[in-house]
Amino acid sequence: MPELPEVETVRRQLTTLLRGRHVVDATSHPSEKFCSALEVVGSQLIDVRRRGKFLLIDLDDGRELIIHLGMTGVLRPTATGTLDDPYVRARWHFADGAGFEFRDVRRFGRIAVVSAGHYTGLLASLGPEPFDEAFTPQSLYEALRRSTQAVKTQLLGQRPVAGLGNIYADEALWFARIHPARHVVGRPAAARLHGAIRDVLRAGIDHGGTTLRDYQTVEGGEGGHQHHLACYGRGGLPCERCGRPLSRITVGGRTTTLCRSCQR
DNA sequence: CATGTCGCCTGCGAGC
DNA sequence: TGCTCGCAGGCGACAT
Repeated sequence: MPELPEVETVRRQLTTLLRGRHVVDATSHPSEKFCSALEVVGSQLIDVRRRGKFLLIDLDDGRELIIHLGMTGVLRPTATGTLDDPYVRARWHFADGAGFEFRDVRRFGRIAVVSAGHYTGLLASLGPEPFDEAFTPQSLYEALRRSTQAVKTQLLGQRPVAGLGNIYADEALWFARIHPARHVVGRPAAARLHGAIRDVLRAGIDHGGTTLRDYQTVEGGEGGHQHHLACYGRGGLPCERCGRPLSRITVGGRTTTLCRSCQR
């Protein structure tokens, strides 16, 4: 489940692979989620950027190719001479025969082409980038105060800050000692959460992302952050802070792990 | 506008 | 062994 650290890891590797390349041909799965891939034919790929969990690939003609990896999306160079992979949803070819492809078993991912900056939906209303100076303890405090939803639900909604998913939301709330179902977050707690969000995302990026099931890098490797998780997926195991077993609950319909003792 | 619910997808592991 | 079922879960569409 690619979240910001995974998408950022992919972005960095993809940049090397794509920058300056000309797309001369493309194929795609017939679903309208993926068929926009064909619109890139004839364009040059200038740069790969990221906003939240979205990859934004600048084209030379004033457009952008937007790719969301969804749950199981993988971007990788197209290997020559391999058997047909039924889960490849889009494939882009360069003039020299190389290319790259989007593999997405569960088809939760999405591909779009828009004129530069003309975003719609979630991408248009995303909260600040976590490492941008616009993301501050104060901005987080004010964003969380605007809604009465549980703090974790708000974080997953991408408005207080962009890029968190279930894994890093649980991690950040554990480090900040905030109960995920809490509805009111005061200034001190918001400041702790702000720091924790940056810390867990930074660690995730430094480890190349978290590979639990499907996530893999452009180079076909795994991330390393799964060996550093303090909370997510550790229900029943002892809390690294207090030693009591971590609990599993549901918040906003999402499986959530927390320490009932440390997180209030 | 804010919030809640549903549907999208498929592989995997538990249980019978 | 072979089957069913629940689960993983980000996000868009839609209803209230």
